[in-house]
Amino acid sequence: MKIINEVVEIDGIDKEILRSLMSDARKPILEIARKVGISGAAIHQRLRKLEESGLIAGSKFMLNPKVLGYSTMAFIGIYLDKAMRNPEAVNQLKEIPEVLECHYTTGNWSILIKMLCKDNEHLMYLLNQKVQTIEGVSRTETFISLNQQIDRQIQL
Amino acid sequence: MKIINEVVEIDGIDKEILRSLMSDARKPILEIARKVGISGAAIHQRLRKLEESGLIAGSKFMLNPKVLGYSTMAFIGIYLDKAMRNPEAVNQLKEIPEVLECHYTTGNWSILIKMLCKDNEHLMYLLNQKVQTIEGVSRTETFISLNQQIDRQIQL
DNA sequence: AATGAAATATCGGCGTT
DNA sequence: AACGCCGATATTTCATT
Repeated sequence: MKIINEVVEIDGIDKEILRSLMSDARKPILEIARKVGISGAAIHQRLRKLEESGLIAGSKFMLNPKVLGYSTMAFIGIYLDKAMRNPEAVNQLKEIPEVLECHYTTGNWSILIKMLCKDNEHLMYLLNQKVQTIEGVSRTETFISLNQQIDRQIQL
Repeated sequence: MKIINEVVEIDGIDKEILRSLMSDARKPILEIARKVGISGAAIHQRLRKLEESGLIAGSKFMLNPKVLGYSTMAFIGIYLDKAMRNPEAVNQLKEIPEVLECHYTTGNWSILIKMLCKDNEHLMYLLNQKVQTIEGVSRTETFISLNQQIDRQIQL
């Protein structure tokens, strides 16, 4: 692992380790060790360095939202009427648990959010009663995801 | 844990277990057991049932893309000139590793994608040389994420 | 649905090469 | 950077309540 201009470059063994853990964060270190052909202690050492470099942001259990009844994903472009209110509007968006992402973006909108709802009725409720009531929100444009074909992380 | 209309309802202990693992997938089961006050074996049993229910989609190591030099995220709305070509266009998008999400959406576009690039130059390259060259893609609209304020999973 | 016990496997630090 | 070693923990199964 080398660090060049604050950017980390990793070798093939690091890649194998990370690829294993990116697909299954609970895979035992020793299992990875056997697969890549070095000792568990060496994997440990490499993981410690990768953590110190900041490359590893953490590990997460992923849930299947559909099983909890959340089956409608939507992207919503938000127009704010006063740029000064942006930080406060974002704070209010944080209070809506269904908002999974929030980006300041170039282009038409001030903000683009991704929202996960149970169904269209729930989406309408969140739009009208939660998002549109935030001070500064003047208008929204909604794009419902009919079907998500790709969902992945950065590839190594 | 109860299943009603194919939707899973979980109790408070399941929630505590899942919340723990959603924030750190490698947290030892026994540590969670001590925290919630039941035995490790019981946690195990619950996790097995949660897996069987399909609620647990897996676990992932998360990387910090900036440390790899990827610091520009963009959303791109894609117009396709013939609906028949959609599946093939999506296949081609899958071949672009920088495309992290791809949704069929309602609204202006046929497809909305999320793409992670090193910088603006890389974004331009991907747009002109990769995305725009896909057969059927007639036009794109790009929204660069200047700053991501929220990034989270569904909350329990 | 939870428990304790028990066998097996892993974790993670240390000193060495 | 990698290794073997090893005590402490964790995992996982099973009979029992």
